[in-house]
Amino acid sequence: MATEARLRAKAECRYLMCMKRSSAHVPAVDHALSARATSYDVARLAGVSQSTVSRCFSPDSKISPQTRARVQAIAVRLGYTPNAIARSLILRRSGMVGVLITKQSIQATPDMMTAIGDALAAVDRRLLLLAVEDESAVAAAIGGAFAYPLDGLIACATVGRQDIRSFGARGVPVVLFNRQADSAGVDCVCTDHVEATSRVASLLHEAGHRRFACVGGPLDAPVSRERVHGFVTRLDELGIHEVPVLTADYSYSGGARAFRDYAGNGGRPDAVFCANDQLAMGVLDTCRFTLRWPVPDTLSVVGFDDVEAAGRPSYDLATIRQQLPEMAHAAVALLLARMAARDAPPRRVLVPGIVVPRRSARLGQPSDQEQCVL
Amino acid sequence: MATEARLRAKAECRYLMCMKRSSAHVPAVDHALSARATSYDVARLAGVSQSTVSRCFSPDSKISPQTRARVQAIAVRLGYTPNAIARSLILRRSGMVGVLITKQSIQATPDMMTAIGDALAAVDRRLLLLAVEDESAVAAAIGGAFAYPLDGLIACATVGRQDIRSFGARGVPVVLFNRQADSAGVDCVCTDHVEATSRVASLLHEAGHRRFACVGGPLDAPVSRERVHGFVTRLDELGIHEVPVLTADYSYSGGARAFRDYAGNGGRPDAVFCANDQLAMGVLDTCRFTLRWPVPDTLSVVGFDDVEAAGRPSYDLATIRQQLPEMAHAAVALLLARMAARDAPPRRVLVPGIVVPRRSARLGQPSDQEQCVL
DNA sequence: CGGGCCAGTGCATCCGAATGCAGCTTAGGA
DNA sequence: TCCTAAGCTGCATTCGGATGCACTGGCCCG
Repeated sequence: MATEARLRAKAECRYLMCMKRSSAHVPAVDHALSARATSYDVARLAGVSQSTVSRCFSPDSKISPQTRARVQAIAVRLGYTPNAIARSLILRRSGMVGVLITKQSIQATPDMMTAIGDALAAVDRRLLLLAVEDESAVAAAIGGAFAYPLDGLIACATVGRQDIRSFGARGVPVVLFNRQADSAGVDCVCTDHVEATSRVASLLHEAGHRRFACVGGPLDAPVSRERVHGFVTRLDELGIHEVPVLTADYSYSGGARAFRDYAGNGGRPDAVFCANDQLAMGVLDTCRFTLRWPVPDTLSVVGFDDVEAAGRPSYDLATIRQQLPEMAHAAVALLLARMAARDAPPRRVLVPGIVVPRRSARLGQPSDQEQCVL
Repeated sequence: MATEARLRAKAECRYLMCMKRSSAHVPAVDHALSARATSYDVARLAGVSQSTVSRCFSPDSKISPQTRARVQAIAVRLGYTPNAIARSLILRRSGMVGVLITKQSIQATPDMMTAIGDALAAVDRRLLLLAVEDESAVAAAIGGAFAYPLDGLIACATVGRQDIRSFGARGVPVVLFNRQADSAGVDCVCTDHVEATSRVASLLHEAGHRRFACVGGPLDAPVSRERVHGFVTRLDELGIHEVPVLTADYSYSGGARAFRDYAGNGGRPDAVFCANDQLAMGVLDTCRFTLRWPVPDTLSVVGFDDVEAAGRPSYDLATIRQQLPEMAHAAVALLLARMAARDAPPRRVLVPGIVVPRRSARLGQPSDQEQCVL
């Protein structure tokens, strides 16, 4: 306690010191104006018109090289940057793309966001984050986004057809990311979940597993449904019917709880496929720490996503990797294509998932996993 | 192989089906115009002036309730939403706040981004993501952001003083998130890393540990430096000098490798503090799987951040939690405050970290951890 | 009954950059 | 020397909404 109090006092002291230290005023930079410089400011100093300044900043304008050099020098001196807001008003393009995504997706696969951000940066677009608590908040988030004339929307969450249309009506191209278009006439790019999980089903079957179980995310999560569907359907084709499908909330603890309950009720699978890695790690840990079922000796566990933790020795989780950078680039390409040709028929890009065999599962023939990227 | 090929064929088939299905054209929504409706469109239909329409959408304008209701009804019918771009041109506020962050931070602590996003949404601001590969790309990202007259910038990465000033010169308030202001006269909100880690040092010492080691992130990572500094300094006060500090790249594998090497060179600590949870989990797994050193019997491991995985039974990692939602709200509050009072002295908000004791470490007295939130 | 007050509305202007068109400059050829 | 063409540059307008100011009409009070 005494220690605690002393440390707190020290922290307080440091706090005050910093306050004092940092309140010293900073001298303004040479070129700093109190307000942002405009093209008129540059024009005045350069002795040209505002139009000329404007033309100096668009690559293919007719401007003499001398003028351009002179104007740009002055622009640099004033710290002038064309105001993207003003520009987008007249150009009717904001340079911003909305990314609609649930917090749970950000948590589970942060790579998705960074991949999309990279793909957008590559075509000089900014990412406006529309993060929603869950799918029920989508409509509200979309309402807020309408105000900005987005260049496009990449939806990594389920969006109602009505909402998609309202974007379409406003001329904002929409690309669904890992969501079905369900006949709404929208471009989309998806991992081919069905194909990937049915491939895993085959591999598990080949390795001799016969008592299967599935752990899916929430029932209304389309991605989970597809993944489970591909798995179950393939097993059905292989003569294994009525595979039990547990549902959980897409989290580690959800997976753990669901599987514990299932085992408690007599479930004794020898292969479990989970709709994402969080669920799979929950199942894996339940096997190891609660049920004491050796993995993969008594049962195999397979996840989906190949999150960073899946590769660690503590999990060594067999899983399926989505090719997120490729998907993100495809999504951005679809947006750009639709901006160019608004009435083109909707396209659907399916990107194969990559099976990542690891020690948590016995799989059949380690076939050539490195498939050709779409 | 045959199976593989067949599945591929099926996927292709599904692809074509979807193409066909989704190319059916969608009937336009009732109110859909080919272009976005403007306030003039609404004005014309309502038989009022554009000014009146505008006033209907600002809460405290003098407008008769009848007019407002009538205009808003027409606005809904036309699907009109005030254009935020046009509005921000005249208001000189864009409603967007830039968040500068490294991809590694997004990966390591996705909660940070969602917390900031929430805090911004709470004050009706949008989050413009400025994700950078690493700190060397900061300058470029900032250059791109200048174009947008951001309402503010929250920097979760190290920004040069020059860059901070150039924002200041343009009237864009900057708040540093978990970065030192190093006398640049900027607002910032930080976890009190030094206090938190020195508290952990005390707790480990009280529990009887005497052979300490530290695993830090990259040498140029200020956050890591502070965390390590607090830990080492406190130990020094307790009479334990020259604590070895390993450096790694802030990742699981980096931590694992660094610790493996250290142990290989004869390092035999009984307590290891790591600058983040990824490093700590790497160390932990190295102990368990490579070195076969029981944790916490032969040594204690403590991390920082309390990421989701830390709480799982497979790690059960003692760590320090940052109060991210509180920090994010503080950061936004600082931005708003500075927008209101541009010349106020810079403020510095220190938020205590919360020690989360878990089974990976033997800690002294489990004192009242639930500290008062700032 | 008239003056004053105020709520509600419209007019005109502004924000900052892009661009069609017109006008100017310059060079080159007849 | 004059004319033409081409290459630059400037003028004026545009994007969509906010707001100061002027104006109107109704109401209240003297």
